[in-house]
Amino acid sequence: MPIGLSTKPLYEEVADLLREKIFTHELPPGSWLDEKKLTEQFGISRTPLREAIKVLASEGLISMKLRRGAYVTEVEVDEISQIFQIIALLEGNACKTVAKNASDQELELLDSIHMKLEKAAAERDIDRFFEINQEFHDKIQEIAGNRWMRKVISDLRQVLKLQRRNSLTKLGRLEQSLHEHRQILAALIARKGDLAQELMHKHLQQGQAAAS
Amino acid sequence: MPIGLSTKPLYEEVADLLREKIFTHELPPGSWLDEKKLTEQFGISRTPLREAIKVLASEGLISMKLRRGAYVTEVEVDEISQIFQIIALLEGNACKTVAKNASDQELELLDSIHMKLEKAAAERDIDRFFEINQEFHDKIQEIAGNRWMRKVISDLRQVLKLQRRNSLTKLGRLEQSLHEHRQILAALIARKGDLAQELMHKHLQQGQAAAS
DNA sequence: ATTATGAATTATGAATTCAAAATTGTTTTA
DNA sequence: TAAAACAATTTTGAATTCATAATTCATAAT
Repeated sequence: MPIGLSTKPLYEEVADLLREKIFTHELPPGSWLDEKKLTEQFGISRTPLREAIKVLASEGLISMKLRRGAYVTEVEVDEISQIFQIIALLEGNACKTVAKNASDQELELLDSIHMKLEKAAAERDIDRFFEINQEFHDKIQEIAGNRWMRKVISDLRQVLKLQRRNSLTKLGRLEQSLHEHRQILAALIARKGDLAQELMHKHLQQGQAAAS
Repeated sequence: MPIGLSTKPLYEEVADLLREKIFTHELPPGSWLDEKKLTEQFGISRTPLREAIKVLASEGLISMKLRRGAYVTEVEVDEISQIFQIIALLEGNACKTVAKNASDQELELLDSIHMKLEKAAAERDIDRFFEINQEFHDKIQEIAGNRWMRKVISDLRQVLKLQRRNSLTKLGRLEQSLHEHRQILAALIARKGDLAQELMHKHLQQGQAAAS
């Protein structure tokens, strides 16, 4: 890649790094961010770091106390379910839109993603299942075509990732999740918008703390 | 006020000032932010200004181009309706929650707010109508009690404010809006959750570009 | 006359410096 | 010994400085 071309501003790179540290719990919820330590780790100055911190704060991943600094947000258990409620509403609605407006090609694409999901499940490849699962949901959003809805959902999903409770690793839930996806896809292909909406809504309400 | 106590960080003050300039169209959509000019206007350095800019960018009010600077986001017409769609979904859902869970006192509070709204309408006080209208919607959110939903809605409402098309000033729409509020309130008091949800949803879908 | 090239200027991105508040550690006193 | 007061240190908030990319303007060439 030609240097200096299409490169991201430093504060965005730093924001990405910070998110990673937060999601891996290298920076666990509640922990304070040591600016000096972080600048040394990243090999940068405090300016882009502080800009990145403000961005994450606005996303809700980080909280700030005046003259005290920034710490990783601690999400209450009931807030998790509140967030799931929002996502369930929005993704449910997206499903309705997809059932109504998607082209046949787009539905086929969803189908192909789902097949990959089946494959990952059959191989008990949890990480890949997670990945494809995400891709399936993303694609629905993309087809639905509401740019702002996508942003809202992706921001909220980020916050969910603060709490690592990957109960999808329980095999039972994985099978269940897969089954629900199958039903959703079937409803979409059958162009049954209301059903697809309801199924997706239930899928996500069910998946509380399952990140699926 | 005791100086140095309970004071906001500078970048937040600046963010507020910027939002104001944006909503009043002193900084119209598409216009570039001149950092030097703004720091001189505000009497501050570039550091807190740039932090504020990043926050607004993360909220969607501002867009940034690498090495080119920041400009006020231009929202497409179809994006406006997409945003309304999201708000309609969420506020509709909030109504359902309120109908189910609100205390009688809370419903009375809503009723009292609505009476103020009727009064403002009778007096043809458009500004006040806007204000109370906002209060009514806010209170429903507050009672529904989903902290993250409130943040999502308030962020999206901000973006809507980028386009000043106060079609509520058309008296017809104001009366219509008031009528819809009446119905919503009645449904809430009657604890008819599904009806309240549907009415609020329609109210907001109708109010496209009416900011009501 | 219009376009292209290159120097000068300006604006952005990032590091550094400075000021002040908060924390820590020590000493003093009850 | 425990608590309070004070100094030293650390850390945050904000201004300034520095480096470099983008823009502007002038000049030259076709």
